[in-house]
Amino acid sequence: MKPVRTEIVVIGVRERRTHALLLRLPGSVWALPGVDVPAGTTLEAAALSALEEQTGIRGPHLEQLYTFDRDGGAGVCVAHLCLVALERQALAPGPGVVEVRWFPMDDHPPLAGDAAAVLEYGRSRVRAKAAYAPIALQLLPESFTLGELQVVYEAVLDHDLDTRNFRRDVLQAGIVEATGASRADGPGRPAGLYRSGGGDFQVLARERRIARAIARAPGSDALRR
Amino acid sequence: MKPVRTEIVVIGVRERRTHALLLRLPGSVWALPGVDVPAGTTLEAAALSALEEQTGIRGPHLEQLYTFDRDGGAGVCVAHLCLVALERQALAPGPGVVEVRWFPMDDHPPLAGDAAAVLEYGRSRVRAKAAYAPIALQLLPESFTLGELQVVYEAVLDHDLDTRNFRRDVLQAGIVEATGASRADGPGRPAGLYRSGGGDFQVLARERRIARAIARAPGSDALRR
DNA sequence: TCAAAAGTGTTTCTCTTACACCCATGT
DNA sequence: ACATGGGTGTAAGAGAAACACTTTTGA
Repeated sequence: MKPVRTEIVVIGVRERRTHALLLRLPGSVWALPGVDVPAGTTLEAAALSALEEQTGIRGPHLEQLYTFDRDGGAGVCVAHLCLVALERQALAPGPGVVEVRWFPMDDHPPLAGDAAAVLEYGRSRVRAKAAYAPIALQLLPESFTLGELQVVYEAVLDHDLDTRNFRRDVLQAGIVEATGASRADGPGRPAGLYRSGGGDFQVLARERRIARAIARAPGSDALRR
Repeated sequence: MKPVRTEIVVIGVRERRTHALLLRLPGSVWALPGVDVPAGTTLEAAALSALEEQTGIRGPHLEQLYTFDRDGGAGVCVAHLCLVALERQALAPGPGVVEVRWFPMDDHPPLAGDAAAVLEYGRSRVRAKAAYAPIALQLLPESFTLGELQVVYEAVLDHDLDTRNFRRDVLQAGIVEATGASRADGPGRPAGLYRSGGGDFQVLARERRIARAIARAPGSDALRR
């Protein structure tokens, strides 16, 4: 018998950079959202309810990341990954939570325990998944421009992509489809709006160019042991 | 507080097929090696010692696979993956273990609980890793022929590879290096022996052909949620 | 009229694939 | 001598990468 904890790495993109959601408890340094999992509760259920109570984020898709030993085997912590459309999330610090904030992934305050390692693991996973799963769609609201989609990829991969190649690829793959509407905010030609197209991402060999970007990206070794 | 268990999917290759190591306890059906992890013991340490005690396999490299809920959240089970050079492993059923045996991965007896799902998860992971990590080297003894290496890949990927392309790729990548020695067993020209070359596997884009084979392979969706 | 973002095709080159025969040994 | 596995190169096609200008709007 051991204490089983779960923590959640919540990732979003803002201003061309990936951000992580952190929270501060009274008298404590910054930490990841998380909770001890009671017996009789599943890991995912515990993670979802902790996330909602502590940060106000409801019903996202969670993916299990890794299970870490804590305190030399005294307990374990099951880390989860959660991708959200940052701009659309209203944050609501729960009872006992002093503050909830987004921090740029590589410019965050000191974290409690091994949380920094957990965070980095989450970032590596997102990068690796970008090659074969349409993760960027989880990081954007329901409708978005192709420019926004590209920015999300560039932030996640930390690598610039060629606009023409990118547009051709995502359209040919059927990853996105035009809604017909368009949006003008600020100067510049209004951009067409798109939504998830349900196209099979991995069918398109073209996206291997993103796999290459990943291979070149820093920190990609973490998942490749 | 919950019971934390660990189980190990041990995989090897024999006769051109992937095999898994299973064991039988008295009055029980076949199951994966595993143990309840005592407080104060790390997951990996518990898994390693259970593996040695129950099957006689010592000191292999373990990789964490996934953490499963057990009995609706009553406990958790942290699955590990272990790749071994099957032919070189002497099996020694530990105290209380009736039998330890290798079974072809897709022709195994009924298993206790969710072990079949855990096993399948392990197989998917091996396949996925084959694209970017030299896993085949773990599945072979220290020195081996290129023919043996190719057979291992074909078994793992469940897909035939072109001999000339395969040899060119692994040699160019520096994955293996010739020992200079050669080996003649049975009829046929003696094969040169190779050892791990420490070459950076992922540097070589060529190995994408294996990534494709994976994409075509059955069951590859499991890891792509 | 200018600044700012959106949108659009083609060419070159590299990588992938497919493919067939001779070599060295054991029986 | 024959059966068995080891070992070798090339050519054609597909995919990836690099590349610059026109369009439409707000200020």
